[in-house]
Amino acid sequence: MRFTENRKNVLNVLKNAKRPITAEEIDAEITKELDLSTIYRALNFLEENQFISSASFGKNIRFFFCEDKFNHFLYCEKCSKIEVFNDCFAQKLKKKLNKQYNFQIESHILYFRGICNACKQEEEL
Amino acid sequence: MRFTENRKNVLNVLKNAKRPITAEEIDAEITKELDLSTIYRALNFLEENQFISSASFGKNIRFFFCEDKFNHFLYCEKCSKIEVFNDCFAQKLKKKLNKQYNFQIESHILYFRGICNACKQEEEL
DNA sequence: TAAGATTTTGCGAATGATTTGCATAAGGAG
DNA sequence: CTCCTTATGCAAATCATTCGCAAAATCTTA
Repeated sequence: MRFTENRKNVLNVLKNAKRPITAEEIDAEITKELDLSTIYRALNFLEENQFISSASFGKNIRFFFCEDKFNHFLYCEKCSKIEVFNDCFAQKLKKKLNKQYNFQIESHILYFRGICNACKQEEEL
Repeated sequence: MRFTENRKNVLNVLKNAKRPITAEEIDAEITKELDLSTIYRALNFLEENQFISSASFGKNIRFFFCEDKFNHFLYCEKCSKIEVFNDCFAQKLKKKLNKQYNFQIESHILYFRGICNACKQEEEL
């Protein structure tokens, strides 16, 4: 298991991202031309080793992200963009669930689905 | 927009499911032989009209579910099974987010990732 | 209840994101 | 430097999901 330049680059892109992004967006961010398969392999590597996570909601758009940065999403159903917010109370619940279900919790995602401000305004025209 | 027999069947399977399930599991549940494309069309129909939702985490396994029943998951990374729990405090946060981000929230999912009890015991052998 | 219009279905083929096989290149150990 | 292991690029394969089209089902309204 080697932490190669490519893998570091992919991770850095995710660390610097302002919101969860797709594999292609990651590819576009990286200056050095990388094959998409290499990017996917890096992403799988990073996810297996718990550096990053991925998820998709409704539409089949898979978003990758660093969980320590973003685990609270506002996902717009219209434009498929993701906003991020910070408040969270899930930590409290975590301990309880650990005991109650005997489930070893690694991390969490709190995800709200709806229509974002921009799309709402567009609708009103 | 017709609420056909097929669509009702798909919805019923999801209403009766004990946890979020995949398109193929739905197919297997339905007695009448339905083409998978029909099932997917039904699922899309139901999702567009807000009867159901879908999401996937990490691995590309898309789970469908009735949001009013299941929106709190414990997802096992090893066996990819989903358990469901009930406690939630996200409702409180909802109003706050609605105002703060001017984001019209339709629903939410709170998702915990980790290792389930069964898999943990297996690991210990 | 028949005729026409509209929507849904099954089937097979297409799509698109992700994965894989394989030969080559790069990195680490001694 | 040499050997061994792991990572990469490329092209081809895979898999879930979608699409096009003709046939079937449903709804309208006369």
